[in-house]
Amino acid sequence: MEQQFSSVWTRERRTAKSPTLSRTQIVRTAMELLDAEGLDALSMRRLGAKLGSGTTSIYWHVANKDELLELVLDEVYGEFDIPDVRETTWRNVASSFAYSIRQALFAHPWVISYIGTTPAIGPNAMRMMSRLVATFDHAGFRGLDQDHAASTLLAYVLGVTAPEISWRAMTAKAGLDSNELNEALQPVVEKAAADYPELAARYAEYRCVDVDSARALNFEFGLTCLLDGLEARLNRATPPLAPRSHSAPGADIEETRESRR
Amino acid sequence: MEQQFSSVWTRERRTAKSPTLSRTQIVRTAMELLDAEGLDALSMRRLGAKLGSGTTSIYWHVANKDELLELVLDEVYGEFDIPDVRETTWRNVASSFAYSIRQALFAHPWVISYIGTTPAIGPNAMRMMSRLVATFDHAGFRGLDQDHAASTLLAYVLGVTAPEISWRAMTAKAGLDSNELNEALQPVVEKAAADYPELAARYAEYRCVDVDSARALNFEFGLTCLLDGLEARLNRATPPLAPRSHSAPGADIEETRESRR
DNA sequence: GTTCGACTCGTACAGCGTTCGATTCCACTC
DNA sequence: GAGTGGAATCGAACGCTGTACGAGTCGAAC
Repeated sequence: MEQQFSSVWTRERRTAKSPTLSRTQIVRTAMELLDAEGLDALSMRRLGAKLGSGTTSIYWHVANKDELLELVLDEVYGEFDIPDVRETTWRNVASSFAYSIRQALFAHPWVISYIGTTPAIGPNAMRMMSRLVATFDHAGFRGLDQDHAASTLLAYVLGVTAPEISWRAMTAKAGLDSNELNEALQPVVEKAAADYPELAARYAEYRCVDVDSARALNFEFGLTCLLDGLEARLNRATPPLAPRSHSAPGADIEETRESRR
Repeated sequence: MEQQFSSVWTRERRTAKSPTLSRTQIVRTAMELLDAEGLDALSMRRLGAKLGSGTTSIYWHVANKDELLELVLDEVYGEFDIPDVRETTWRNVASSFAYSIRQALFAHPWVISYIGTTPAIGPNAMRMMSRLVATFDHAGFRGLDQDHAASTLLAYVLGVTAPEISWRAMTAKAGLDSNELNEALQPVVEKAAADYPELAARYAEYRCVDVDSARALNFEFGLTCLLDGLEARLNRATPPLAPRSHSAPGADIEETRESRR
């Protein structure tokens, strides 16, 4: 019953002497392949070929493909820049963090399919989480609310970026730019929205604007709403408040676990 | 250059005489397989076997596996319930919509990997979008802001539900309930958070609460923030504003949702 | 009775992740 | 130098995948 959970991070890695093939090299090459040609392009055979090594040699350094992807994913987490909250406002930190994620996801579009469904316990992910939680601590959130704020921000950014990425994938595949594709797709969405005239009208508006700026605006819109909402909760929930020690949790936890033995 | 984009919804379906195998039957069976055993379990061979037909017979009714998934996905969109905004406040509609999505995703965990990256132009998706946009229109949003509000809400709900689903998948695989798994995973996260004591402290708090209720609280937290933020923007951006066509919105009808809490 | 389209399906192909066992290579002891 | 043992590489093979292709079946129209 113990330890069904397995992850690259729960096993210790094999020796790091100086083999002709190294884990870091494998991860880097896999990343190149993924960035250049997407998730489907990464096969162990192709990776081996690109490494100039035998396909199955990879399995000495990495248990299986899933673990390899965990490793590459954590590299991407490493690209999520989050400034030090002591140097600006928490809103600035959160906002710039959000934009940094967006940018990293654009650089590595394939992650969007993995990131939400893979537990983030690699070193870079932990570093990021730590700084994010610290940001909301500095902002004035207490207890689990720090976690809630962090996961809310992450959820929004990941959720809103996903369609952007699939849009970019479509433009790339069609060999058109955003506005051209938008124009080309007009009959499709028109037909789809045939039964909903007010929806069709809404879509028609997009013909008059630059699609990419509209998407950027969309991102900013939701981000602002979210931060506004967080700020409102901060002001509402926080009475002047005596400084709390981190070592006294449970204080504001209403619901204690009932199934506790 | 024209029409590289292809989707089930852009081709018209083949005749619907009364064949021994029908598209609806295929979609329904695929859904059963997906719900019961997840994305990996759906292979054309297994589907054919479950249908009691030849594997490749499916390809007469459906162009390929991707199109089949588009069809099943739209079925799930059909389960996203969104009440009529004329019967409550837009906040109630948005909130109950969010919870409905969450519930549907729990029933069909596999969609979370598809939904963000597949264009939503099926009939059920369009119907949902239409009602959602109408909701925000009724709330007072104008122009593209209606779209922005809709996509922001969707982004948050999908983004925040994804980790919940992967958590549920882990519990299912381990054969434990949430709290047991949380306990069992404690050494793992402790080790992962070793370098970040304040993060470890945060995680330790989760040992004192029921994990599932904590997640529910997390969902509600972010949802409230988001709706607060949307409302704030509404109040800010809207000058007194001449009475609009959708007048007399029973805004005072406070409907309590039973599925919540 | 013939023809024709709708529909079914067996076969085959190229590719996948991964297991297994043989093989090579190198740092070390004797 | 010879010998040894673990680290690392890798070729072959297994069972799976999606689907292209073409042959086959069936029922209705002429």
